[in-house]
Amino acid sequence: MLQPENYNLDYYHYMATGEYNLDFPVTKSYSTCSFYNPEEEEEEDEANNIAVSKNIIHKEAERRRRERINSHLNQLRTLLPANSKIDKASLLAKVVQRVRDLKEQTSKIMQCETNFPSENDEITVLSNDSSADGKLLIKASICCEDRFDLIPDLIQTLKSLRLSPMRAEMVTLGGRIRNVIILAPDKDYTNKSLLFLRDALMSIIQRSSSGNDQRGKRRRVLDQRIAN
Amino acid sequence: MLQPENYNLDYYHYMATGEYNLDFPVTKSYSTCSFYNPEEEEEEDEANNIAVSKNIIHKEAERRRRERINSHLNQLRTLLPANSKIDKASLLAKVVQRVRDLKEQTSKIMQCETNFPSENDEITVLSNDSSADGKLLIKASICCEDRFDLIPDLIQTLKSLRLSPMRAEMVTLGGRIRNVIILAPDKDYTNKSLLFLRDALMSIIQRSSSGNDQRGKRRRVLDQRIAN
DNA sequence: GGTTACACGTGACAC
DNA sequence: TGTGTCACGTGTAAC
Repeated sequence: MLQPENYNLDYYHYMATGEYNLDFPVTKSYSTCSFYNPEEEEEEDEANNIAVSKNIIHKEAERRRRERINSHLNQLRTLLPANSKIDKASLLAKVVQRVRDLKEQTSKIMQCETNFPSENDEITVLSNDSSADGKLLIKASICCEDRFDLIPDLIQTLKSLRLSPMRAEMVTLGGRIRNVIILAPDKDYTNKSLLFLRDALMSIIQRSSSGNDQRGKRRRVLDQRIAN
Repeated sequence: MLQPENYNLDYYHYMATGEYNLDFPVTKSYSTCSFYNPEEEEEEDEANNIAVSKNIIHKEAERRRRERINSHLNQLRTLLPANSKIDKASLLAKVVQRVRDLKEQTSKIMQCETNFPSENDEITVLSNDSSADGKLLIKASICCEDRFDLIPDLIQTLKSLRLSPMRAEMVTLGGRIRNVIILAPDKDYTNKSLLFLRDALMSIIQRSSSGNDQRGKRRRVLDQRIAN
């Protein structure tokens, strides 16, 4: 019979070793304070055994759960910059911050996706209103299948139209390319130049689409732009 | 005096309300099983009060700790794709995987850093040996301060040298630019063409370095390349 | 019923 | 000393 005096000793031993050979948990210990009743001992022991074995199962399940959680926590510890000995809450706070930072970084990259070449061939040609500052600029964008001689083709086309590229952005992805070019026209610029440019770019696209055998020879490269 | 019979009731009430108005924890409950001793009651109550207040402090500290941890856990839940109702272990497993993925993605981006423009002006000019397949190509690389008319300048320079760009990669970062251009020379190519090209590129760099007033006008853009 | 996950109070340990 | 963190066993609810 468990005596109140040795409770602590037994409890400590129980806590230290994990052995469950006495009538814990507390609910059972309380029943030891009631009067001794011989004819109830057997069924009581039976109930004890059931309860004890249940508690063992429960206890070990909970231990496994703790181990699972702590295992992941330790994995997170190794993923963070070397301060491996911080408490759980601070660790999780750092993880939250890290995931937020990485997500922001990723979204920053992804927001440039509008400049990635799309699946559809596209041409945009637009010019600013030169009446304001008198400096006319044309922004031309072409998105099409890539081919190894597309850039020289494009340059030759622009030269024949007397359009000087002031700035160019090239993004190639998955065998397709998007070029955005800022052009400065010569003095003999007319309103029809935009239409000529548009037609010329369309013919470039057609040359890319028809020459399927030359497609995809260029190394697939992803050019991403991140605004500072 | 706490009776064994109402232990569960009281305990449940205690668990449900968090009120700590009876002599819990278990160690104290055990002492209620010992013989009643009037002259010890006062100091025992004193000890009880101290122990109870200590336990209250301890209990609430632990509660705050749990709340802190669970708060961060819930923050992590909101950061993951909408499955907000998963258990802690699975949540942490997903977080581990997510951090790993994002780290890998970041390192993938960072490994392209060798193509970022460096702090120092650089020129490399090299050609393949055309004796193998008879097709001569020149790879020219220039890294310098960026300026808004550098691309037209470069194109004009290459045109005057009768070098046709077959392919170009442009990376601009922090006001500096690196251009890598694959060039196809005309028939009248001589061994001196490489030296001419090198000198021409150097003069371009000097024009960029001297014209400090025009520096940095171009929007700072980071073009990153990720090989598939 | 069995299993699973969770919150809780508690003893132990560290600083 | 206390103040904070941890692992543990347990009661409870959901499925």
